[in-house]
Amino acid sequence: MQYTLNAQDKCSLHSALKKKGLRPTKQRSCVYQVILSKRDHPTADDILLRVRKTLPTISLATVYNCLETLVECELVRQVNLDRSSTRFCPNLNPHAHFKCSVTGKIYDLTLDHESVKSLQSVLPKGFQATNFELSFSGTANN
Amino acid sequence: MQYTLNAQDKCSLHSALKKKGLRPTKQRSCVYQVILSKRDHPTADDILLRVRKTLPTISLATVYNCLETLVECELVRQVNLDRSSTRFCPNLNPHAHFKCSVTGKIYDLTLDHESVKSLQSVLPKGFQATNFELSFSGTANN
DNA sequence: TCAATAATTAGAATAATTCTATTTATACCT
DNA sequence: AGGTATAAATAGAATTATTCTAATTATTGA
Repeated sequence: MQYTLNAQDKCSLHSALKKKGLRPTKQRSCVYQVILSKRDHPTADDILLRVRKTLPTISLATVYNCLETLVECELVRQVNLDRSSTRFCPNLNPHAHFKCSVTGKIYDLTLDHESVKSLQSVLPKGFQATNFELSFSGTANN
Repeated sequence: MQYTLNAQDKCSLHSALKKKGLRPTKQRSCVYQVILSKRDHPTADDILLRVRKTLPTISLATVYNCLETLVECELVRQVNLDRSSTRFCPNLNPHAHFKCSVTGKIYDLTLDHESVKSLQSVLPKGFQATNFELSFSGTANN
């Protein structure tokens, strides 16, 4: 498998970078492509291994830098479940996470408009949320 | 301020420990007392400093051990917001957390029965949650 | 009181992430 | 295209949070 962005993804990456005055680089493209192509919530280390198939000399620091940039550009979201390594996710729609304690697998749970509204309703007067994270752990028998 | 448990808290600590076949120690008491007396979601390091006012020679490893025990006994809950140090919280009722991005202050947001139910409703068939974490970040103008 | 075992301790080890200083790449100007 | 300013990538050191290890101390139950 080669990690090359398709035209559309390339375009959204470049325009998001430009909006922030940042430069497109092959490292950023490749990290983005890796995250898009296997939506399994990889850690920075996972991503390093996958990116190295295309860019064998990329360093872990660069992977961290690229990830930070992609998060800043709102192309990728950071997911912190328990204390383990930060994971990354290209799903930009409102969603929760579910971690199966048996398999370790992480699922995205789509949140419809209703659910998002009822989440917001737990905020008391005067609390303005710019972000939320909802995660579950338990067993998923699929 | 002296960190001494009142009779009731001491009793619940001792019975919770006994249930798990664990021994009561002054370190465990003191760590528990510290968490109960200032409900501000301290980190292990914060707790170390406070406990040392009463037990000046306690080590950080012991604080971690005690915290692990208290969490196991379900007397204290562990809170992971973003990537920073784990925080500890004696509020055992279902609640969410809100971190003010201006002041850094963390608030407990009580979840009524309705809210908990609507949270659970995002789980698809076959997903059984044993735990959830809901956290917000933004601004709280109190 | 004594032996068995659990808990505490100091310090080393580990894991994840960030920082630093140097090298390389990109973009802008001509 | 060519040269320069600046951003990004790199290797490796440093940092932070946490866990592990081996030795000492405390608690429990006979």
